[in-house]
Amino acid sequence: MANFWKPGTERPRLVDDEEGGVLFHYSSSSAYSSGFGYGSIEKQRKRLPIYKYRDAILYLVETHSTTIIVGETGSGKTTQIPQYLKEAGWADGGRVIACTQPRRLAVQSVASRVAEEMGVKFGEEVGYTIRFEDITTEGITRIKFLTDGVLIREMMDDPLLTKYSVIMVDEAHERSISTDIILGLLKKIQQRRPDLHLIISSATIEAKSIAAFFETRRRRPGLEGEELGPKPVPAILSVEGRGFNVEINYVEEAVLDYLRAAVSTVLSILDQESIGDILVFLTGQDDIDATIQLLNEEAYDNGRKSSDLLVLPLYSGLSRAEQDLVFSPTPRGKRKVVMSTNIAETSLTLEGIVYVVDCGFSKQQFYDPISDIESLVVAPISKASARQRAGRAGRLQPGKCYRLYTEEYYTNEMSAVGIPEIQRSNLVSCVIQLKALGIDNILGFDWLASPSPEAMIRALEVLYSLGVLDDDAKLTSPIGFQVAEIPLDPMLSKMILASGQLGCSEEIVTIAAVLSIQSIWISVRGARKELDEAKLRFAAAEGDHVTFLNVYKAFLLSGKSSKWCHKNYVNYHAMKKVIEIREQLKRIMQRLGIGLKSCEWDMQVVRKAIIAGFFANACRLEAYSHDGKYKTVRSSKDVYIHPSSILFRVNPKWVVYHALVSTDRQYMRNVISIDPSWLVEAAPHFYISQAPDFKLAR
DNA sequence: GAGCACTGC
Repeated sequence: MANFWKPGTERPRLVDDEEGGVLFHYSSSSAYSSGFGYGSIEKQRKRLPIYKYRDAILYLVETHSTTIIVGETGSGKTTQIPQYLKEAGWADGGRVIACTQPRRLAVQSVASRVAEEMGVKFGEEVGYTIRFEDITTEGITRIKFLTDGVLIREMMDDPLLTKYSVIMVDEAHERSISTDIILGLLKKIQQRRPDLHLIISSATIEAKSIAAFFETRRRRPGLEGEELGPKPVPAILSVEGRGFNVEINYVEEAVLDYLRAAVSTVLSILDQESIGDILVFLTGQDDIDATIQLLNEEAYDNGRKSSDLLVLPLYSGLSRAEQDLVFSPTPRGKRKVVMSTNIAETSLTLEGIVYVVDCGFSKQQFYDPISDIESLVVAPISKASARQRAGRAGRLQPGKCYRLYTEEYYTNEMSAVGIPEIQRSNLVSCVIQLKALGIDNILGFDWLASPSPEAMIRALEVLYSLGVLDDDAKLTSPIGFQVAEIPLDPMLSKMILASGQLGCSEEIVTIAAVLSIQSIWISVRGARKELDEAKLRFAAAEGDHVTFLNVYKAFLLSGKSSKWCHKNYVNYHAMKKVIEIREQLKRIMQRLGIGLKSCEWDMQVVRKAIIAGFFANACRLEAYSHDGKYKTVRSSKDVYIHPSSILFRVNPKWVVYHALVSTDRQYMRNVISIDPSWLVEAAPHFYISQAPDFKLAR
């Protein structure tokens, strides 16, 4: 059993004052009893009257172009601030207050809470916009919640966001690509619109760097000493959260096997503490399955009846019903132990968790622009993540967090924040969005964190080869603008454009919708064989893309039946999403003048349309290969067909893949067989310039 | 013979 000790409690620390900035610290402790909004403001620098929280935020928004608000979960910032702004008249005269969130679910729940608190009808004064759902009323809605991605799309039509008076960007510390793009663009917009006020909500740890980013130090026009407009130096307001205290425990010595350490920690919590559910953070499905098995064995060996424990896995690959199990109340006499991936860190909130066990790792995506490979690797989490995980224990009552790493490691070695997503990703979508927004000099864009030049150059190359950018790296017309308009990966968008000309857009739009979601299959751990058999019922010789068409067709024939899905190992929720995306794409295609036409199962044109977007992903089977080894045409890398593919072990001579997944090998996911002559037909420029010695087997 | 998590007119 790992030994733990308590070095004291972990409290949020105050951010240091930025030079020339204003920093308030608001303690909401007295607000617990008297309802939210009354407390004391501790003035750090300038002498100012004591404000209530409401007045403080309004004062700062009034006097500063940018206000950074630091507050933990439960501080009420997300729901209260928009209401304060509304009361103070920021939504008068047809103006709108916008609040972004990085997740759809958060947008919906925050919006409904605010509408309820204000006692207004949802969708009128208070509304939200997320993909597929616009619950707002033009001219009526004054407070609008939206996802960061939707705000970027809105900027494409209205680059200065003229209808908004205040924009609040929530969860900025999570540093999603969309949030980073938005922050860069908002800084630019501020120069043109001094009347636009920003509120950026962040975890303490990121507040300083975000404030520094927005600090322009630009001298305002006007006479000496004359105050014109709000101060360009950001203010930082710190609000204490209402979460309960979480006692942090560290292991005394580094653990070698965090799965075993997790199991023994869980067992000792069960022994020492009589009530409260336990949440264990692990890296992935494999870890979770192994740990659950280990825990059940050890618990049995310790004389604990298996009926005492309710051990549940939690990860995104589970079906909705399986995920819902963790939300059901723990039966009397049982102890609930949830083994989860990062999904429980931000996306799902479990009430009733009193103990958190944190292994200190998570799976993270990294992108290597040189090899153009995205890979998922187990990597140490950041301090910010560790605090977020610990916070999951203190939602209902004081809790405890057991960290399976030493305090020395946490203090001295763990990095403060994670690497922003933009520095770990393929930038193709990001670059085309910026181009569509009129940002031509991508390398010179004012980033909160710059992506690597290699990644940007790679993205520009890909877009150029797709015919989306011209020699001057400007969007081509009409292709470039059309691709930017379609909310998909540019390769998928290009495929859709080609399908219009090839007369198979009905089929291709279905394929595009399926490829843009995770998976249409249910992953049942013990039923691999059954899933494979189910897949075979829809198998198409051409490959996975055509197989998807078969599934979609059969799903429609079943009357979009959930029962049919269940019987065929098809994920019903995924299929409903496919239909939604398909409908959205059809609307956009109509607007772009792409006719909807079916090729009546002529799968040759379908494959040609796919190649129009994915010609760069062509691979050839190695001659005399015994293990199904392929070489990519572009860079002669060794790749294999993924075992989930319908063409696994079929190994056609030439294939085009949708994406590579990198584990011990490079696997091609979603593969179709092709005739190599189609490659040159679809992209002569690419194959001539990229591989002059490329010989076709005609 | 294998899958962190989100997201988008």
